Amino acid sequence: MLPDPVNLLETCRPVRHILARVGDKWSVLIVMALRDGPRRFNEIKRVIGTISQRMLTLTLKGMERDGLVKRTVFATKPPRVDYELTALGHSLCEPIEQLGRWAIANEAEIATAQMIFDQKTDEAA
Amino acid sequence: MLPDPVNLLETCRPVRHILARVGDKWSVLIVMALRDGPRRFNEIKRVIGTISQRMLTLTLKGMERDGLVKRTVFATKPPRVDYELTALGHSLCEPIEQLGRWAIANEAEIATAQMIFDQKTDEAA
DNA sequence: CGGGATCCTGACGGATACTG
DNA sequence: CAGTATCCGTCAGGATCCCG
Repeated sequence: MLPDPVNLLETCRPVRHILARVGDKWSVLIVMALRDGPRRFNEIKRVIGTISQRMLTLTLKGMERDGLVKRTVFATKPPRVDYELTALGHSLCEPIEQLGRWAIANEAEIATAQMIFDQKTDEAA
Repeated sequence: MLPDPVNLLETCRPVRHILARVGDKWSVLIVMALRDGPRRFNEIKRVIGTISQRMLTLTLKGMERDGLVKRTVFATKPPRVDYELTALGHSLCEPIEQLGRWAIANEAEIATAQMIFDQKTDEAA
């Protein structure tokens, strides 16, 4: 018997949301950058290096909205804003790192599969 | 000491690739649809329900290129094409399901965080 | 049945300039 | 320093039509 379409979509809904969050271009890098403690805005930007100011702001805001990141403003001069992972954010590290280990372990096999696939595609043309 | 930007980006490269693959709109649903064995093209389409023909073709091709899915053509009339997870594709199920369990376990907490965040945002305006 | 080709739209994301 | 505002190009992804 086939799975019910509604159930499949419904069961996967939270999974798809968190995957959309974590599967975007920058979230994982930010999580890694905040792994070892709080960091300031430009500090994160420097660590990642290639992220634009805009996307850092947007991604941090999204992660804050999802409760993964906590933002703390210090009313100093010049202003200072710290970002850190919440308990929820830290707990996300584990499944992400497991996926990371899978990715690294199978990186070569994937690359090989891609080469073979591309070669077949080429010789068909 | 801060992590080296180059190392951070380089270490995360395979992780980001597989997250981009698995974090797209449909890959996870396809993996789940193929969990219990091979399925035909329109069978997958029916199970997922809301996916367009185009995106199903594209996503399946991408997953085939990455070595996650195997495509088998039967020269019958009408033609029949089966898709199934490869060993690599099946092995991906474990980390995905772990992430899935995390997502489901923390779904409520995330929703609450979003509500609070949106409420604060609203009252600021 | 299982696609390929094409058109169209909105969302993602980079660059730049400005502000408190 | 830590953003916000704006402009703009690219591309994911839906709808539609066609073909072996």
